[in-house]
Amino acid sequence: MLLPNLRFFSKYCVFQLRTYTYFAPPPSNGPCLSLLANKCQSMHQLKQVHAQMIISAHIYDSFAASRLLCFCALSQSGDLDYAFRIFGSTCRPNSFMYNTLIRALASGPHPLEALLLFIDMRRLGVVPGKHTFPFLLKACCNSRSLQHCKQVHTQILKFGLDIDLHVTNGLVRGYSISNNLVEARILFDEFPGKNLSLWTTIISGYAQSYCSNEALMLFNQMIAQGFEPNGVTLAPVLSACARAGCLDLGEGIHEFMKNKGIEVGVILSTALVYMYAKNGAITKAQKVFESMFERNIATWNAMICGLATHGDAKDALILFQKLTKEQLVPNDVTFIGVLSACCHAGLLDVGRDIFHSMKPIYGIEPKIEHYGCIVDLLGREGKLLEAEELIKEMPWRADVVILGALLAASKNNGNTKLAERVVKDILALEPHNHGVHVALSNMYAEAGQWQQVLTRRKMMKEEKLKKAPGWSLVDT
DNA sequence: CTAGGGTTAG
Repeated sequence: MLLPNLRFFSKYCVFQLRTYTYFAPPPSNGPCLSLLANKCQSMHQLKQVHAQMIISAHIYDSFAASRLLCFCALSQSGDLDYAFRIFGSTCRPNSFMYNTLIRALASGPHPLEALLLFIDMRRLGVVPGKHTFPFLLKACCNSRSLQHCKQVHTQILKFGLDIDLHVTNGLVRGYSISNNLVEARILFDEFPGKNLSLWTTIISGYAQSYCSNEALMLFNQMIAQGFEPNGVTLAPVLSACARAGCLDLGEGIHEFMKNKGIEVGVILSTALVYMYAKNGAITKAQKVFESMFERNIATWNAMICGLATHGDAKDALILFQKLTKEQLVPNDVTFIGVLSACCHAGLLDVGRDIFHSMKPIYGIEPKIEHYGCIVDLLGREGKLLEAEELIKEMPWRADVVILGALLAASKNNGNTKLAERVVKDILALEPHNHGVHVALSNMYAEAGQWQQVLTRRKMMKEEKLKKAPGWSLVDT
């Protein structure tokens, strides 16, 4: 198994110093102290119980110690370092203790440390159970690591736990979140006892990967098999409706939620706002938006981005102004919405001002997506040189999306020289991108440069031959 | 001791 970064792990290495002497706990008081550990509200109280356990030697009883561990590792007012100290002084940690710590590490800042702990567990011969793997997979999810997900999968197969529903759910989620929907789908299809959660996992996997139609097809299949969706299932389905343009289905789901009395919290309302706004039903989106008790930044973003895609740039900007007056802080997604709104309305100066205010006023470092919006905006306003300069100034290498925006701009301005440079860069990233050859060739044709058109066609043909070698009969 | 949810330019 590949080791995650050891740098962050050193302070937890105390468990390697564990002593193996076993002190039998006295018969009395043990259950009582365990109960007390369960009732702890603060670290202060927990330390008192811990002291009692040390005095009475119950700390050497892994059941009692595990009670202490639970609070330290998982509670809001707990202390993970202290949990590891208790763990380090336990002679024979059981799988429950390992599971608890793996669970805590998986949702911490360095999730892959959970895998290191798993390695330690295996080295000591502690057998992992069906509770161990969902936590390990959560660690893989949180670090978006396909490689580690695969490695955990092999361990699951080794222990024969792939028949467990929770474990499979974790695997399906792990694979779909790390962009391996094919593997996720195979696991999902082949699992016999699917429940609503497993359906929800695969549907949200597709929805989050922008495979909206696939997500909706699965939703249909789920309904056909007699499952009744709850709010958790409907959130990703609404998001798929938004992106696939299924206003009818989205409205139907809204009605269904009303009829079934499904509680509509922030998340579902946000999904509804986005679904209506993205589909052009701005009034309905606003109605849901206005009726909400609680709105967070995602809610505002859904409304702003919806307005932006629908072309209501002014309203999007007004909403952004309102947002800055609320207690909420805009995030990077907010700026993508606002900048794309400026782009659609051709508001160059406003867009440029907002872009330059991101870091100094809102403390948000512009990402490549934000540069993309500005490049697009500059390009549409004919400022090709400024757009090209901006791309060169970026701290990252330009991606296909941003170069595509520049190519479109050079096409609209009939600037073949710039287009040639851009196409060269795009082909360096995607050698099989035929679209850019076609775009450039069209530009040459418009300018009457027929010799260049022929050269392009020849290049495309050569590229096709490279992609589909002689033995292939398929004309790509 | 476990699993599933909303917002992101072209």
